[in-house]
Amino acid sequence: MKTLDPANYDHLKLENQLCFPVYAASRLIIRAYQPHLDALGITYPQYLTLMVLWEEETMTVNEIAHKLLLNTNTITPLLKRLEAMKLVSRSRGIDDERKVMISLTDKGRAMREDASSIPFKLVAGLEDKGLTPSMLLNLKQQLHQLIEGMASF
Amino acid sequence: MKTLDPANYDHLKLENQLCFPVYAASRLIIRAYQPHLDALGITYPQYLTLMVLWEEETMTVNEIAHKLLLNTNTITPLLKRLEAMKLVSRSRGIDDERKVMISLTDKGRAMREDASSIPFKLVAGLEDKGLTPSMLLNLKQQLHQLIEGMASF
DNA sequence: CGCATTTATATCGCGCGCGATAAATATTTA
DNA sequence: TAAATATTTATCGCGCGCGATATAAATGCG
Repeated sequence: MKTLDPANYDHLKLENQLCFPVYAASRLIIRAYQPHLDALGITYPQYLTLMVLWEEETMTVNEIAHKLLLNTNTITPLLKRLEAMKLVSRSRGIDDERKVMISLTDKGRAMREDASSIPFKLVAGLEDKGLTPSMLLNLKQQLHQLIEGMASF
Repeated sequence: MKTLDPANYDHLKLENQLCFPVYAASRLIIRAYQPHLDALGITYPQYLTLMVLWEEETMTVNEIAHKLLLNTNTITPLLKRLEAMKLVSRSRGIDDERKVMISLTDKGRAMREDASSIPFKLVAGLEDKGLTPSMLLNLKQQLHQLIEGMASF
């Protein structure tokens, strides 16, 4: 029995944490997306934002932020950059002047076609590394459970 | 069978992605750590860096970056901030002048004591949300597999 | 030895991510 | 209706995270 430490700090070791693997995996996945997104000229958070809009073409800033579990002050400048790239348009709500409606432009809508092959490429890359689709599905479901539990914090 | 879309873009839906849950979970976990780390006056990446040094008191910038799967240009300024807080010290390597040795100070070493209760509090909070320790362990192991596969990209 | 190459760290610029705060509009309530 | 409150978005500052680049020290090689 090793007693190098007066107290037992094993629970503070990086390898025993859940937080670090999630954090590291997130960055590694974003890195894997990078070359594909570079080809489209967008960043990973911008890609996620477009995915939201590809499902529903017009949404408020708040609704997008809620879907992505982000604060509005994070996506406000992001949406302005997407607007500068002519991928979305911004307009004040008619019924409620406080709301800002974000809509896909034709260009933003067209980008879905270019992006549609990306997930397949990523999954194929992971399969080459020995990660089966069923394993990824399992992981996804467990993460959804974790998010469900944590989003209510 | 719904055919609202000419092509099938289901694989581009947020809920069908693995990338988004990992990304969201990472941020939610960091948010959960926030109040505990605020009490110590450090950020989440700084906390991870200290965890590495709590396991091995002196390491080079490169070794720390490698452990955290980060680039050195990310942690160089981070380490300078830790130095400004008197939590670590920086000194050039004797054998190799290019290397910068990062060492824990007494203050940095002492902070482990204050931090040691954090993981327990977090796990307890998750248990209250219905997430069992065995589920978290399972998730951690799966993430390690994913990281193993992706780190070689 | 002299010079090219590699390695280790640092610098710079940009886009998040978020706490704190502000400003404008809408809603509630006295 | 007038004032207080709430909602929605925007602004600001700071710390990452990383690609591109720079600088200095070490290594390799003719």
